Amino acid sequence: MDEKYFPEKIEEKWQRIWAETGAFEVEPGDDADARPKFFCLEMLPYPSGFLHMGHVRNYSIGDALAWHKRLQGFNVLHPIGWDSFGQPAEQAAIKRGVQPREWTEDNIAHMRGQFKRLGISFDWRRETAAHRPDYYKWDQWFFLKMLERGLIYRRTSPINWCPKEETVLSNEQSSGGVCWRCGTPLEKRDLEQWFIRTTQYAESLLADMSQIEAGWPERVLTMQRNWIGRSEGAYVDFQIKESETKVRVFTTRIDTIYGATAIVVAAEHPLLNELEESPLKASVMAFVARVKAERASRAASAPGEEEEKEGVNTGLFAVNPFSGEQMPVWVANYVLIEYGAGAVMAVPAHDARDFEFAQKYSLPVRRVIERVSHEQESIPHTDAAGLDQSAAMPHAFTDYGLLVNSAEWGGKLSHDAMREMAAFADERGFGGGAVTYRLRDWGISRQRFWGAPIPVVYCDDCGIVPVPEADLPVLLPERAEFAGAGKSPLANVAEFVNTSCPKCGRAARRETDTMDTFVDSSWYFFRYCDPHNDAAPFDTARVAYWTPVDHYIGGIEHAVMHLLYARFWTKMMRDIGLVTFDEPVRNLLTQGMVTNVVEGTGEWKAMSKSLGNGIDPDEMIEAYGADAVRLFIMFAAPPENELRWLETGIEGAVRFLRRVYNFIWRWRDSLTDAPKVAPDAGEFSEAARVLRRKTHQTIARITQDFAELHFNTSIAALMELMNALGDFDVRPESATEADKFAVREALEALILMLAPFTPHVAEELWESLGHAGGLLGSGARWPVADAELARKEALEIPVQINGKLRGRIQATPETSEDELRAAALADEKVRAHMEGRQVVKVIIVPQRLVNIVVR
RNA sequence: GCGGGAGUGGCGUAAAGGGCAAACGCGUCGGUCUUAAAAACCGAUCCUCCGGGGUGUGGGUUCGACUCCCACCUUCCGCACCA
Repeated sequence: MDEKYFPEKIEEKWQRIWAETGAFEVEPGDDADARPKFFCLEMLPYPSGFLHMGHVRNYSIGDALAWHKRLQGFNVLHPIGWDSFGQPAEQAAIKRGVQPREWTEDNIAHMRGQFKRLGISFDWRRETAAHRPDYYKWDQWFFLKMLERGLIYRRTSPINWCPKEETVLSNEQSSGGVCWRCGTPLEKRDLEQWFIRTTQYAESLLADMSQIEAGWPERVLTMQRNWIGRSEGAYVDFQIKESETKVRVFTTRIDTIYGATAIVVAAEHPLLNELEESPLKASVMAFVARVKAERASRAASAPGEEEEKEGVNTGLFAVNPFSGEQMPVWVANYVLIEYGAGAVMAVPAHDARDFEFAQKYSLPVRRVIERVSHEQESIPHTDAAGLDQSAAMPHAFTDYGLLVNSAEWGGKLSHDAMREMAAFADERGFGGGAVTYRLRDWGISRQRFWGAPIPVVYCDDCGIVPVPEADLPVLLPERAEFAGAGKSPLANVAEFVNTSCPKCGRAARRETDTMDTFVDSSWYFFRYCDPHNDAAPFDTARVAYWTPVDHYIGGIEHAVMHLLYARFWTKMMRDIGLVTFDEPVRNLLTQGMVTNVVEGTGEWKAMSKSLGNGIDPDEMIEAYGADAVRLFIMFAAPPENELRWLETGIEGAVRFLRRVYNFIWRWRDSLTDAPKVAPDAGEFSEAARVLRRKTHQTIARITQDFAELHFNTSIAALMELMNALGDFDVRPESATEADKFAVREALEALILMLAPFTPHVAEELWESLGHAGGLLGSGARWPVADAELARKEALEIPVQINGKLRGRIQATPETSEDELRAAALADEKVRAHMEGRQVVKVIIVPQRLVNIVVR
């Protein structure tokens, strides 16, 4: 130990020791190992080349938890890996001619160094990287398993296309009509794609949320719930007049079906192909073409903004199977082919969108639901005319209520009618109750090079042939040309494309699309449990030991995409017998952004290159040390809040660490012979008792704070303990045995509770107090509070008059209520305020306060 | 529009079984040390007409409300023509 705190020296020293001793390397405990396991996971980074402050925050939080659990005696798995497939590597290849593999490996090497300089306690032997064949082999293996089970299929469908990245995106990645990565407005294209049948798990993705409700943030659960978008309703088939064809619609309001005055289908609806040649058909086709063109360039309408509803009459008529009534069939831009049945019954009186549409095109508005009033028990009168009351309805009435103008259903309540009418439709064979989801199947084809090749072969004779498991991995070629547009660069690599059919042996072509990188990140944490297995994605026993993940920490931006896919993957793995539980993650923490002032505007925005408000973690580590940077980040705000970067804040962190260091330097020699066992209570001076009380109160408080992830208040409590040590007015040279014991006790607790935030300096200080082998090697344990020692001896009880603070009285925890009352009423200040008033009653809250009510 | 959060000093924040509002830190001001400065240390720091008043606004419940109830305002986030 040096006389002064030199973070650089201490940090290098302990990073070296940790690496040499394998301090954070763990194996599953055997039967004799009584320690419980703890899987501490942070979302794996994309190897962009540089850690940013958001990373520093993410991994500082995880590391604090990992250290805390280790010190509490858990067997802690804390791994790291790289989400190393993806666009930026390919962009670098296009822009700078460097191959994605080299670029990625260089970036990983650099970032690994940064992680080590930060001193994050990873088990580095378990490092994985998606772009390495020993990893993506298992992506391909899972693909084949799902293909076998019908969980993967191929179809042509309109998809979201990012013109900048020249690839397809999944629904989750197209939120708001822009690319999740680059923000470019998306186009719609028709392409043949591979899909994972995530919708098959829609119900259990929703239902199993009850298992994780306690450990996941409300807003993440809400976002997932909304994304899955379960909606209960009914299908109804409308016969097309003078045709064999039926049009199926989905509705959540079958109770309003007597109010339907049109059928409206999406522009892509197959019915439109059946139109007879006519002037009407020409106008429908022109309309459809226009709608498709508008959707192809979403830039035309700002994403998120509703387009004006437009449509044209097809000239067809459909028959309402309930009433036998005919109504025109329209095509309109506000009906989506992807949702429900791609067609709706328009009920202008009871749906805001249909109302708007009906107003514009003068469709009849027929009211069939009345408000239920409490006074009015009888059924409201039915309007015999019924039709076209649009003048009477300024807007749609969308509430539930009482059915009117609905033949024999009139007089029923909406909820009863919905159930009974769906059953009726089912009986008669023209519909029935149904549940639909907003969730779409997961399109995983990407027309890009830098991803896991999809392991199928196209044979002219045999069709689509899966690559046999024994032939995995399908290796990505070393090099490719990246200039292509609209086609995977793999298509230009002849050695890759040309192969032989695994079935018939004749010449065949490989699939040239690669998998969405979210496939890689859907199961990586299972691979951490057994990262070098070359016979299976992992050994099920090892995974059974470590998983589910006990705590997962990452950004809110993955609330839907990654976390939904990972949940799906777990259920799929459960169904093929690889795991035995439903949910992969017990507790989730979504950390807030790290922001900094944008020069010129004074606004706090997330650090980013384009805004020029980024702070380089390396520079901060160099200037203040990794410990201080981490301490500040954990102290400045609760983990889920935005964190505003303040350099003066780090200076404060350094100041605190220096105070701790200097204090220990001064006391170190005197403490070597401090008693190991607590002297008798009588030996301690008043000051030493106060210090011990603070020590034990702090332990209790911080232990509680850690359980609730209140790291910022933990650090505040550590600072208070340090302040108490500073106030301990005894010099080391004149300290009694009992004083030394009290100081040593306080310091050891301080060091141990500092370790999760500032592990390097904690190690150094721990060693300076005579412990060999490092914090973990010396068997150090998280301190335990002694409730008796933490108990307050003297209390200052506030006295209120009518709820206003008027005085204070001295008491102990044992002072009786009568004594408190007497002391309060006798207090001089209190009496001054009571002059001329009459005491109505006295409220006494033991150990807290006295309130005198006067009149 | 639907859904989920959040409003406390100059700033980050603390106080959830209703009971002393502002712990801890940043900043600012003053002091000690120094030829000077930095660092370090010590002290002050919600407002106040010194009666009091203060937790976005207005009501309510209570002996007592940052905390509970009602209405509203502001703000952040997610989804958004989902039938």
